[in-house]
Amino acid sequence: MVISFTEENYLKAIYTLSNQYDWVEVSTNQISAHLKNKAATVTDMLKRLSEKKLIAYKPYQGVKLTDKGKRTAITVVRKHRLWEVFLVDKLNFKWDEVHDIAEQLEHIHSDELIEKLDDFLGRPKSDPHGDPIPDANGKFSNKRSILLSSGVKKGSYVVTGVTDHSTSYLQYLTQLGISLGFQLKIEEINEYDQSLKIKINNKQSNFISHKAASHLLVEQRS
Amino acid sequence: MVISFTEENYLKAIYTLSNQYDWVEVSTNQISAHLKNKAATVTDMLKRLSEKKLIAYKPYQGVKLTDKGKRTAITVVRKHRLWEVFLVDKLNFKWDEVHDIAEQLEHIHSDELIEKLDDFLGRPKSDPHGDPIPDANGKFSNKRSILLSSGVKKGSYVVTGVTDHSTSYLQYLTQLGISLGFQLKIEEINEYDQSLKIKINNKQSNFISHKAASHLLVEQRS
DNA sequence: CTTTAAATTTAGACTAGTCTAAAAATTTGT
DNA sequence: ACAAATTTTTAGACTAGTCTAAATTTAAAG
Ligand SMILES: [Mn+2]
Ligand SMILES: [Mn+2]
Ligand SMILES: [Mn+2]
Ligand SMILES: [Mn+2]
Repeated sequence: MVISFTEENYLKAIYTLSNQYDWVEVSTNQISAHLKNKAATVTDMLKRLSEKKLIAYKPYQGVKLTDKGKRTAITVVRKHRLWEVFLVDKLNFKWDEVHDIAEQLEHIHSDELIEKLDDFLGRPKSDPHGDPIPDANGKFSNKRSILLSSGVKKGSYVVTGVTDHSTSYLQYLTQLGISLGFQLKIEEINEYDQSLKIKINNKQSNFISHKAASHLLVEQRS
Repeated sequence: MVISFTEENYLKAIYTLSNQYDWVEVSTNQISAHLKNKAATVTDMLKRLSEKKLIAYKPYQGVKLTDKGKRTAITVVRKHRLWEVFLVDKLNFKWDEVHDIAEQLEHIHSDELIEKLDDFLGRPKSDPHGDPIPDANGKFSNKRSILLSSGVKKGSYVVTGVTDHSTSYLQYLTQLGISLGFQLKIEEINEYDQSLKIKINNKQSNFISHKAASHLLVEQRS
């Protein structure tokens, strides 16, 4: 069965939203907002995806991916993230420059290609934003990171990922001197606005707002 | 101006045919045969490309690319050939396996990407089939190769390219032991059917038909 | 120079993917 | 429990790209 570029994007959107909201049904409006399409357009597509057994769709009740749909979505995610690694590691793009190009590359159809690319890149476990890369069978190696915003104590952490992939956020982090794998030592927690004072890799200290911290994934160290 | 995937394929087809037939106008039927679309479909597209000033189109009189159309076509060709180099040199694909994947990759839109890819590959001058790769300005370094079929004499030649990119032809050459850059010594020319007996890289000798020879580009050596 | 054949275009129809406006169903608030 | 607000679906329309069948134009043959 042939799955179009557009259909792949819907499946990926449903997967991402579903993942975000604890695997409950995803609503038409959520998909509509995510893809910046009108709700009526989404309904049309849901009917087609349902026809193809890629989603389970009950009118007015939201949708869930079928196993087939989930497999397809994970493959697209896998391709997206592997291409991002290629762009950063091999072509020297910055981490804030690769998302849009990967949005195109993720739709290239060739199993051979993606496996050879994976080999060439040394079978990376995560992409330039710290997101895990599923293996050829769709399995993720689950990593237990927490958000820098939620209930952290003073102490040492290491940056493992971001949950906002926007250019502006990534550039802001770069400007602050924060990259993946860097050590962050929380020196102060401001009760009033939840902002943090952090020392970055034992060098400069910077303030970071609650909002900015809420998109930064870290693991405790110490 | 945004140029679609489909439009890019038409421009590339017109470029290729135009190139083949000495830069005279290309006919609707030629494009139709090349793209395996119906003539009526081609006519529709020619009107749209003409509207966008990518081709000069006079009904019933065939088409030529405008400068803008030619630049676009050459960019697509450049991308196709660079991606083929990537697939063969970096991902270890065989030369007969890369064309279809490159047909997809050639439509990825990003100037940054193609320049960085070119750098990464070491600014190659030709693709895995010996076809020249235009530079970022669309300039080809012109190479003067001849077909192994046309009026060759006994003597030494080196393989510089092929004019048939089909998997079956490329696999046939591989089976014969012929690759790009290999030396071919013509030992016999059979007057009757124009077939040749050639020694390959000073190793085995093989017979090659006129038809097979007529798609093999070579340069004289000696 | 006419007739016939071939090439090309036009007309009309279809699918995928999108939209707006209106109708229907569900959820929320009192 | 019922009215109002919100969400979702339906209806109808549009574009890009494709097709078949018919009409038109150009080229070839006698
Ligand atoms: Mn991304
Ligand atoms: Mn990413
Ligand atoms: Mn090719
Ligand atoms: Mn090639």
